[in-house]
Amino acid sequence: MAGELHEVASARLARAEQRYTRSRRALVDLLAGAEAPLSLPQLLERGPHLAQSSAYRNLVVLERAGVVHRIVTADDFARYELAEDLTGHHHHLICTQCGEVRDFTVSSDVEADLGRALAEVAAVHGFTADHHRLDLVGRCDACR
Amino acid sequence: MAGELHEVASARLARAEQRYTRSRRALVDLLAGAEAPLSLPQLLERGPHLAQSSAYRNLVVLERAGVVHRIVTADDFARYELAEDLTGHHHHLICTQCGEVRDFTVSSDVEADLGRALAEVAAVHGFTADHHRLDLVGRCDACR
DNA sequence: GGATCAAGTGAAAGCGAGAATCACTCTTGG
DNA sequence: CCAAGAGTGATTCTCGCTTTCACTTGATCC
Repeated sequence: MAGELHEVASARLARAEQRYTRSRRALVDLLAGAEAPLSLPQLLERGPHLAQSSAYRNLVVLERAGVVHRIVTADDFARYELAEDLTGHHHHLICTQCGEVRDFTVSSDVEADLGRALAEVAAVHGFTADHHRLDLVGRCDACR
Repeated sequence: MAGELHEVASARLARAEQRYTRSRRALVDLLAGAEAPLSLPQLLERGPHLAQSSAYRNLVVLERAGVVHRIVTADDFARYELAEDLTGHHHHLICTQCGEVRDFTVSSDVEADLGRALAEVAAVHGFTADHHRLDLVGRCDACR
């Protein structure tokens, strides 16, 4: 499972003519082991050997290769998680107080209805949809 | 209609102990007249008399007063639009190429289903939802 | 193994959207 | 009219993130 993840990551980087180096692998491991999307400071905290500049650079590389997904919140820091096709389709609870992000899913019925509605919207607007983003914004349990 | 908008804006600022000054009114007018959310450079372009620092400051004031809503995209610039209760509930098409943002709505059926599903998710996670955010991310007609 | 050279690394410097400063100007109430 | 406070805007500062550049790593050929 974890091995497979690294194979996929390696293959996608290769496709983008990039190597799957130690520190890129470390980022993937950290994100795979996290229960929620992580900010860069959180990543450095959990991988103290990581250099800030390399981490930022490698997250860009991993994002372009389709391994990592970058989440922009209203918070100061962006959050990073593995690409959705590696973790399954899901959405985010975003706390406006502490900035924390947690995952959630909705039933496949709702998701299917939504997908149909969005496909129609895209068609009407001549928009080529890459993905949709459904976030619930508010206060988390701790910040209530 | 426009007069009513200014009355509401004025009342909300008053509630936050802020005045509805000329430049704040100008921002509201620009946003009300725009067909899509605007970035700060776009605002300054359309209101050349506006000072950058004051515009940023006033957008914060207007946002805190609940008159303006700030949209964070992957783009360099945040986008601003009138608060949803002034314009009606809607969602955004976000172009990853040019950064442009356009509005769209989905049927009230889908919206209702979604609302129910999200309310349940919030309850389960002990999350106090402020609002939800549904964006379609991809390439706009022009950037295809 | 050793030589070569492109790719990756990381400390440090740079960039830029947006926030903070502060002297000045308006508004409001006495 | 005259303080006292709120708002303004040119400028400066902040800080996430990016870029630079000298150095290291690791493929590839001999």
